[in-house]
This record gives sequence, C-alpha cells and structure tokens, in this order.
Amino acid sequence: MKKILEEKIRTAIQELKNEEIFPSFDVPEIRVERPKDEQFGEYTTNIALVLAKLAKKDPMEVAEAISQQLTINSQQEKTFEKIEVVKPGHINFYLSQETLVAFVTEILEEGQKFGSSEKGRGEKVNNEFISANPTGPLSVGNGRGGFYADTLSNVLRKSGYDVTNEYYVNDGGGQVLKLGHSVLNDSEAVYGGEYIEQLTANNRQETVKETGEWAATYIMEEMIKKTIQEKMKVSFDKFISEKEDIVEKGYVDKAITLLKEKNLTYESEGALWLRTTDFGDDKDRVLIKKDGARAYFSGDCGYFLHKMDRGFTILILSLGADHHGYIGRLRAAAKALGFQGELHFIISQMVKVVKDGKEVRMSKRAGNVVTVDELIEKVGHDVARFFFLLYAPETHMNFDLGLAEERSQKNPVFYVEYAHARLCSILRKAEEGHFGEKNGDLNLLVHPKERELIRELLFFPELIETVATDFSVHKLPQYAMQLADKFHSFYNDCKVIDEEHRDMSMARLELVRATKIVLSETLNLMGIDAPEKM
RNA sequence: GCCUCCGUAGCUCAAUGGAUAGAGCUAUCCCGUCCUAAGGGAGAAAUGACAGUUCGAUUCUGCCCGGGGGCACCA
Repeated sequence: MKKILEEKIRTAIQELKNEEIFPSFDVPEIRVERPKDEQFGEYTTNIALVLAKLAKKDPMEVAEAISQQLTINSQQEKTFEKIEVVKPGHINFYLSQETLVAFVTEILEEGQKFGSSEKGRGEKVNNEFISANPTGPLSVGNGRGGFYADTLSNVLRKSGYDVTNEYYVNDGGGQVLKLGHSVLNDSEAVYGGEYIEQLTANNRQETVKETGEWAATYIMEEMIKKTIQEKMKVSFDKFISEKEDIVEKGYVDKAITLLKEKNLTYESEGALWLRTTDFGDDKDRVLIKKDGARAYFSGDCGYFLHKMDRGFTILILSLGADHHGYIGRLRAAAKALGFQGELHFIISQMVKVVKDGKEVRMSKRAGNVVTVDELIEKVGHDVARFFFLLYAPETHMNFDLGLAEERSQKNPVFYVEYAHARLCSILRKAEEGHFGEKNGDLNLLVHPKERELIRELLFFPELIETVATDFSVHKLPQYAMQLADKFHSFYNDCKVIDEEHRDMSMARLELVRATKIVLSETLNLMGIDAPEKM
C-alpha cells in the first residue's frame, strides 16, 4: 500500500510539473509514512513541505495541488475515503472501507504467508552471531546479540533472503592454551569459576594444549551449544571452526598469499603487516607475528575468504560493544580481499546487570558472569527473549536481575501472549456455537475499534519490509504490543460471539482470525510462544 | 589523550528533520449479571546545558557536562 501510494504521488507531481505548476526540478524522494496519531489517517506524507522549499511556494498551496491531482487520478477507484491537507502542509490519506476490508481478505487468504515478500530475491546472506570463545558460558550480552540476530534472520527469510545462521568458533588461538592453563590451575591460569573447577576435576589430559583443546570442545558441545539450542532456542545452520575449517583448510594461507599478491602487505620489525589504513582503518594490522605465528586477525581474513567462497553477497556480523574497535579492520580486510557485497555490523551495547542494588561486573575471566542460562531460568525463555528484542541495540541496557523475577509476571510479553490466548479462546467458543459454517460479511466491520484493529493489521507487511531493510528488529515487539493493545481494546467494546447478532459475529470472527494470523506470525518471527491458553 | 555509544516521565525504553514527544512498570481514580480483569478507560509526569543550521530540531553540526565501551605482534 505504501509503495502504491508513493507511486501515485510521484505520478501526480510529474503531471503537475508538466503543467508547469511547479518549476522544473528533480523530484526528491517521496516518503509516505504512518502518522503518529490515528486522527491523521492511515498514511501521511510531508512531500509538500519538501517541495515547497524547492519551489519556493507556500506549502499549503503545494499540498492542495498535489491532493487535488491525486483525487482526480484516483476518482475511478475507491481506494481512499478522503485525502486531506492539514496545517503546515501534511497530506493525509484515509483509506476507504473497501480497501481496509480487502486487506482482511488478503490476510485470511495468505495466512502465515501474509507479509512475506521476494524483496531478497534469494540473495545469500551470512548472519554470523554470538561467536563467543569456547572458554566459558554465554553471558547475557551474548544473549542479547543472539536473540536479536536470530530474529533478524527470521525476518530476512520471510523477505525472501537465503539466510545462513553461523557461529564462528575461535578454537585455533592462544585462548585455548589459556584455557588449558586455567584448567590445570597453574601460574598462567586466567579463567575461573565453577565450570573451570569441574573441568579440572574431570581432566585426564596432560599437556596444556591437550587440556585446552579438550576443555574447549567440552565447553562448546556441552555448555554453549546446549544453551543455544535448549535455553535460547536459537538454531544455527553452521558452526565454523577456526582451527578445522579456516586454518587447516588453508584459508589463512590463501588469504595471506592473496594479500601479498595484491601488494597490500609489508614487513616491519620482523612481522608481516596488512595495510588496513589504505581501507579506512586507523592503524595497520599484523598478519604474522615476529615469532612466525599467525595473528588472530589473519584468521578473520581467512574466514572472510571462506564466506566469499561460499557465495555470500551479504554479510552480517553481530558484535558486542567491547569489539567495536574491530569494525575498522574487518571492513578493511573485506575490502582488501576484494569482497564486493554488503557488509553490515550490528553492535549491541553492553548489558548492565544490577543485583541487590550493585552492578555485577561481567567478566568471563573472573568467572563472575551473569549467564544466559541463569537469566532464562529466572524469568523464562519468552520473557528473556522479548525483553532483549524490545530495545534497540545501541541502548545501554539496565537489567535488574533482582527485579526480573517479580517483573516477569508484569512483563509486556504476557500482555501480548494473553491477546493471542484470547483470540484462540474466542475461536474455540465460536466452534462450540457453530459460528464457523460460512464466511462473515466484512463490510459490517465499521466500528471505530474494528477499524483501528484492521488498520494495525495492514501495517504488518510494511513492518517486515522495514525491519528487513534497516535491521530494526526491536520494532517487532513494539508492534506486537501495539497490535495486542488494539485487540484488547476491540475486545472490550465489541462482543464477538453473540447469538442475537449472528451476522455481526461471523464478520467479527473473520477479523479475529486475521488478527490471530498476524499476531502469531509476529510472535513466531520473534521466536516467542503463541499460547492457545493461559 | 584519541575513537565510539548513550543521556527523553519516578524506573526501563520508543519516536527515517515535521503535526499535541509515545509505550510498559510504578503511583492516583473509574469499569464486574457479558467471549479468560494476565483486561478496558481517565488523568499526572520528560527531550542534560549552551550555541548554530532550518519555515520547523529529541533527531543534524559545534562546544561543554555526565555515564558505558574500545584504543596489543591477546584472542
């Protein structure tokens, strides 16, 4: 709808230009959006304000001209109830009953596919996230990034992208040795905590390296993967091992050779450097250390090559804010290696965990870390997920662990889930009362609350489009709350099942079905349960 | 010191340069013969400070103030 409108406006402006009402200039980007207040209709545009500036005319005059042209152009259709020009120069569109009702029909016909699109055209997306080192349990910070990225993948898939969820296991470097030392509890131990003690107790390896590798495997398989699959309910398509898939398969060597061939490296102080500054990084980076060992960064280069070899044209990387400084070198590496596609970073700011009025420092090294498991055990999967999805990644979250449990009963997720349970309950009742035998007449849906609910439903495809474009996953739970709100309000004012008014009941049941489709799909995308009963 | 993110209601957070800055929690008030009151409705409450750009700034720029996170031949 939004796109159709934008096209209509473009045409109208073009026609006005031809009639020389406007002087000749390039038509700027036309943006149709959802007004902040319902009284302003379903859609609004500020194009007249923008044009007025360029044409040096009164915005209201411009708005009127466009509005009239639009009215003339759409006389034959019944798309709009009215097109209105308001104050500074906003043009507001009010959809007709026919249009709204047509959307409900569309939802009912398309079912769970409503909102899907071919936007991505099957383009291959590699979404890499979490990728925490196999040296300890996942922290709440990993949880935040993980839920967010996982949900993004769901939305991208719905939008026609071919998405691979990937976890990069850093099992090839020095941290495995550090882990070994820690388990052996020698003078070079760095990691601590209960899990390390348990590993120490069960260790049968002898050398540091063997111990480290054994421990890393154990942590990855028994701790991290279980947390991801069972607790977080995130599914990865691939776990890429730095050691086995990148180093041992020769990708690091290949990357270094390629970079050397491109003349992007140099030797200095006994080390091999990559000129990342040529690609916007603030300093050059070491590929091979003076002791001859490859630097961690060279693994990243090999990994990029690996992703490129597999044909991904869109790479998404989720990082915690503590890795913010890596973006420069990663971008540089991708460019240096000749990656031509899109490279996106999602940086989630730290989650500050407060417990008993004091901040809990999140440090894996100290072992004093609030884990995802701990959090999910306390508040439940759905609450944890919803809570993390609700906020934009750049916000510095405050999470009060003490309040989390109390708060869980009042969490907005229950508000949304309850709406779904109510929808199901109505449908169950309808079956008992035999209301489902024929289709309801949607034209009966003229109550303001019905209209508001339909209005909310029709924004869903645009929401998906927006999220798939700018990765603003947090708009999903915001939308879910909004939709639940509209439904609860409708429920309160409009009795659905009413023996006295069977026609009305059947019409409203159609709306209930449509709402259920959209709400459950929204919850699905977020990975949150849509309960039939509560 | 340099880079980066954030300062919005009592609390946790929204708002591609536009209309009266929105929610949830908390506090106050109202709604129970009726499809689940885990609900609905009403009111109260906020853009850190100062300049600048603009017809218009929470949003862009600059400078302060306050807080988080980075600045390794560690991973």
